[in-house]
Amino acid sequence: MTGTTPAPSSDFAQRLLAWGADHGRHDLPWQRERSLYRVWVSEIMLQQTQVGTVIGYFERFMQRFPNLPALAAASLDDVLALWSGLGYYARARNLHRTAKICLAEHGGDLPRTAAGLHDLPGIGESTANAIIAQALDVRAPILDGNVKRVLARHAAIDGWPGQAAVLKQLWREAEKRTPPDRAADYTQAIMDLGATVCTPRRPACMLCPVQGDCRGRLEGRVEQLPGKKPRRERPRRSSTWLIIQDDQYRVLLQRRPPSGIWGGLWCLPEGDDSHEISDAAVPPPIDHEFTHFSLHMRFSRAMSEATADLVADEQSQWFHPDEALQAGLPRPIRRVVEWLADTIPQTTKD
DNA sequence: AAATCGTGGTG
DNA sequence: TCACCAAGATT
Repeated sequence: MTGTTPAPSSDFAQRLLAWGADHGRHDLPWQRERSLYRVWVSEIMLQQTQVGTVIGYFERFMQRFPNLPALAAASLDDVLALWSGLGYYARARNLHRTAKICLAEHGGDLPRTAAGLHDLPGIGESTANAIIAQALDVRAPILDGNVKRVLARHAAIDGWPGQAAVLKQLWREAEKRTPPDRAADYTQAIMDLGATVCTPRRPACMLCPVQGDCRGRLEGRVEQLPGKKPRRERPRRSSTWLIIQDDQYRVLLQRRPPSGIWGGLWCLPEGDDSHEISDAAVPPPIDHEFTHFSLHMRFSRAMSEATADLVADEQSQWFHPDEALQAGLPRPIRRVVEWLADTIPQTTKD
């Protein structure tokens, strides 16, 4: 073979498959008892989320919603409760919508084709392909963050994958290299390689089964690939959140609108300092970091009489702190409610 | 095309 | 501490 001839894509796949058999992950919860339903839920949970974070959520979700009809029959509140803390809550809303659609239009089953899956809320091209590859062992290229990194390095593709032209090249590589058989094993192997060897920083190239013809490595710029997203500075915002409790220490929570940040979750009402009329203790402020902004959260006490408009809101509800902890709360609000639960006087707790 | 949408791990 | 980023989709 000459130095300018690229290795056959089948060889790339064969080396990954061999590596994956020895070093890949084979005992993840969604790899056991593989069904379309379980693989779908896992793929949605894993979007922009690391494996270690997902495992516990996945197990609890499957316990509560063991199949698609069970999920479709649930309330959105119940689904969000199990998603609470996992983030990107549109995923949970779309999961629920999709379950209902499948029950109404597909006899309670997920479609068994990539196109059919892609039509459903929350399932993009890569996720649709990942589902049929993993659950049905059907050949379908994927392009998640791990694969983008592996391919951008191995093929030395410059530029940030957020750019359409770069993404197109990566898809072409993904398509070209995906082998005709062993779709599930190959998909798992290339993701595992990206997660454990071809890592964003300090990749372990010496352990890599495709290091020999990795163009990024041969050109000495593995860590420069793929190109980084242009960085913008994160705005800092601050807001005040009202703690309104009744004489039983129940706290008033409001369901947030169905879209936007923390959509559909239960939150403290947002207020301002004008509502502050009680000198009861408040929890310490929380600095919460989102991807695109930082939020400084202050808390103040308000009496229900002074906030009749909030109490009367249809989207408002009183919760005992222990009940609230079972609901769909954003992470920082959960911390506040835990603080409230801990500050209830002993005499009222039995 | 560029913004939006969470949270936790990591160096 | 802080930037980066993870089994991305949607608008």
